[in-house]
Amino acid sequence: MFATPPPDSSRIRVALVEDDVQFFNAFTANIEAAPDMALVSASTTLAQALQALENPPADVLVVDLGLPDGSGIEAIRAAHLRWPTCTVMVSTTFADEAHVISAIESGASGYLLKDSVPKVMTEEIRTLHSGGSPISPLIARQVLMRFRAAAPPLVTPRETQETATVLSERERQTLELIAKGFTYEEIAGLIAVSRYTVMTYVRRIYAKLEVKSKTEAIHEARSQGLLAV
Amino acid sequence: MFATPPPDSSRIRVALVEDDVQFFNAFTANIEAAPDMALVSASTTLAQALQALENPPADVLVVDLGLPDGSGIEAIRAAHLRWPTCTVMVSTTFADEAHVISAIESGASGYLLKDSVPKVMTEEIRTLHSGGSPISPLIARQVLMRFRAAAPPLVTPRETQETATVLSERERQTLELIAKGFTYEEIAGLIAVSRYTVMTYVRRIYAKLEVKSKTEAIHEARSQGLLAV
DNA sequence: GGCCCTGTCGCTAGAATTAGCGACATACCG
DNA sequence: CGGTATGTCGCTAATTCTAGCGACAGGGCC
Repeated sequence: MFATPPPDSSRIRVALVEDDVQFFNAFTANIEAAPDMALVSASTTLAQALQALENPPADVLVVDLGLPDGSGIEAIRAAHLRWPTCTVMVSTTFADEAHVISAIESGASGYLLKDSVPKVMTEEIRTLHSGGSPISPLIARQVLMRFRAAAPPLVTPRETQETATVLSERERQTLELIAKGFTYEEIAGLIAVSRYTVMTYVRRIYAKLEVKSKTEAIHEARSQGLLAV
Repeated sequence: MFATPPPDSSRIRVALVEDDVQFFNAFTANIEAAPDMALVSASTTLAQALQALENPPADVLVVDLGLPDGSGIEAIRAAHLRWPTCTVMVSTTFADEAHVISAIESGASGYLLKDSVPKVMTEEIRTLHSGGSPISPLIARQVLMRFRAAAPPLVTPRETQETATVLSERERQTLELIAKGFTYEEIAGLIAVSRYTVMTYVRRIYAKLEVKSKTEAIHEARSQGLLAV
């Protein structure tokens, strides 16, 4: 209201680690144009970034993963140690699971693909700083898939299933080999019986699980916890 | 080309479960105005929604969690059983962890808070349908927190694994259905293509994974983390 | 002594899958 | 513009699986 907007105290302090010149320039320009932000650090290499972490902390760290001298992941990890109050936003072109997961496990709270218009980046930073997590939809999908895979129980309706289907030793053994992708012929060789015997086991497995194909059997067995892994 | 060309074959089939009248109206109006979407079902209660699941599947199910006669979570679970090819978007005012987590564990692939302008909902649906996961930042933050908490193995055994096999959208979809035990014929019906097309996808999947049978493909995909669950 | 489950082995017809060939239209990339 | 990837569709032969019949021996259980 009154003159002289407070120097920096109320601004979001942003640190940048980005090696792409174009993006770097666009980004710094945007931040500097934003009245509520202050660019307190800008690095183009991992080494510089780690150096910058010695200085007073920023509120938000925007980091590219593909740096010339290493992975931005390391910067994220280091940031968590040196700047525990800083929230991290990944800005990269890498959309593969390995990068996504390790970035998030390392502590990233936002993950934007560079196809996002850099123009809106400032808005995303505000969101991040206020407790949200801007994530590109493609990335989010991977996280969710992974999340569901990790989430174990989810008792759902199953419960108390008398359906405690019991397979005999040979049947269990056969099912396990089926789940590993072997054919009857191969399984016969592996457990040293005739292929006809394997076929018998399979018939009995199907009857017990109430299915009619290998893949259904695998699916059903898995959902009943009959298979390791 | 010929052979029963449904009038709306190229449109995204959307099903809605929403009890708030205002939102319901705004939503249906938007969908109907979208040239690339078709509203194939609209329910205002859980009972109606479950009933609707008996009909041919939609591509996207948008569901509110707070229904007068139960939780939308149940609709999500049921949808996964009856419409395995349908992706689910949650649209609700609930931002608490319990709702978020159980919705996602039940199979939701998108989660938008109703503060999002309903106007952009059609765009979010397109994103969802094309493989992305639109998630409100506040929700995403919770998922990430939870994810980090649940994911202890931070090993990051990265590198040496460019094995990051990439399947196309159709291929991934097909693989998922194979893992659920469906035959080619069934899959063809579920994703609405000819059985020959499914065979082509399968051929390509096998080539990429370097396997030669359904069960091997499932096994390989699982060990590469290409499959949820 | 019967009955049921398991382990073993067998045959065969029909269904499903796999392999080996395409083909054509987009779309994107360099 | 050519190359590659994708999505779509097609046929056929060979292989594999499934379903539908067995059969016989051994072991438990009542």
